[in-house]
Amino acid sequence: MSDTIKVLLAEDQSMVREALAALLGLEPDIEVVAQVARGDEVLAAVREHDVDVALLDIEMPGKTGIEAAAEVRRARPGLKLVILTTFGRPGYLRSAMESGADAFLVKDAPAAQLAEAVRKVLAGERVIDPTLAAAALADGANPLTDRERDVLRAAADGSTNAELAGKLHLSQGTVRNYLSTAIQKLAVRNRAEAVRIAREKGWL
Amino acid sequence: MSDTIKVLLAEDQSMVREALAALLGLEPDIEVVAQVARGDEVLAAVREHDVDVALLDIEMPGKTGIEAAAEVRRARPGLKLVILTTFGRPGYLRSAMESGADAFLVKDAPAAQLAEAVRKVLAGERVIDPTLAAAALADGANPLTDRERDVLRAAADGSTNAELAGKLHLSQGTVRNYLSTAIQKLAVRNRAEAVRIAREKGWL
DNA sequence: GTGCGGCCATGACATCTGTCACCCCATAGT
DNA sequence: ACTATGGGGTGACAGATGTCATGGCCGCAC
Repeated sequence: MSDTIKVLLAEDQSMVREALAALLGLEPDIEVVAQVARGDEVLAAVREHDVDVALLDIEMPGKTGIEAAAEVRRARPGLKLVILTTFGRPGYLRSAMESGADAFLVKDAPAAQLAEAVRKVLAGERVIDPTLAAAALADGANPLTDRERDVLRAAADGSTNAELAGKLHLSQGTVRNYLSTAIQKLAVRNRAEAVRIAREKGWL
Repeated sequence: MSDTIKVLLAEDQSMVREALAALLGLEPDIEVVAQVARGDEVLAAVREHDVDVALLDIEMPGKTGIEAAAEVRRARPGLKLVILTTFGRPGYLRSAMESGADAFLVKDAPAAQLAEAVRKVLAGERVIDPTLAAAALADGANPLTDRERDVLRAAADGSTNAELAGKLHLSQGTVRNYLSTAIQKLAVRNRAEAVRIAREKGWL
């Protein structure tokens, strides 16, 4: 620990990542000491650079920011974790918190909240959008079982039952049963809507 | 026209927008004179502020960056237009060019290209990713008719034929015919795949 | 003015999808 | 021992979906 806050930035879109670095660079007490573009590079980077706070995007190649957060939390329990994402999906917030994140920010929040969140988590606070927190609580937990999620995820690209059965090593009937139960749990009328709703909630 | 290049920034996610502004602010010859968060606010902003270059995101509420570009091109033909987008979809590039854009950048390009592109368009150059240009040419033009696109777009959320027929004031048979021709043109096997492919190409 | 293409529609058909009832098996909880 | 719960499966059925042939209407190009 020194006088400036050392930040790691993980975000796959270079332009956004470097722009965020420029933004944080304007803050006198914050220093971006490392940048990575992939989720699976986060752990190595926090080991190499002496980092106080890791800022993680969720959608990244290699590993999601949430998975990376869980990894870092195990390896460096003291390090603060801020999830920064495009999509304010209730399910994302839930799993981010379960993986040990200290803050959850959406990218359409004012830019000032970013530096503010970095300082707050370092002071031991948690930073969560209250509206999103309410939505996450109202939605309840993910009602889908592991297999239902697998099938739904695989069905997302428009595969037929036969293809799904092949990919997942199941019979066509089983695939249809899983999709049917998922459709009922999500209270929709077909697989396409089920995929859409599950995505929106962050359950996929 | 003065000694610094005056830039308008249109991007709906505040954090990204302000971060990009910070990034451009580091360049001594560039000045961000206006920021908007919606596509339908672009025209008013270029009228109010004396802008040299407009930087437009595509996905925005109100109006897409491409639609906004066409508007601005008509109202202020001399103003340079840079499209900045998350998705390097060939169809996007094509329609951006048709709407009169001078540059097309994807957000996962290096940040240095942003300021560079701003200077280049002002010097009369066009800036286009060569790989993406090749993909756009290889894909050819959008093969879908207006109605096929309408139906496909409406079908994207998982609506049934009956619902589509109601929304579009068509008979169910007609809806099915349009979907069928779209499916054939895109060389896929069902509506879900058709929606996915059309989205990827930027044809929706 | 004779095509051609886009738009709208119908009816018939085969296949795909979603539902339901029912089955087996394993594991975890009471 | 009993009972959920989840995973995996079957067969039957109704309804949704995709295809095809065919027709009419309109506007535009040659």
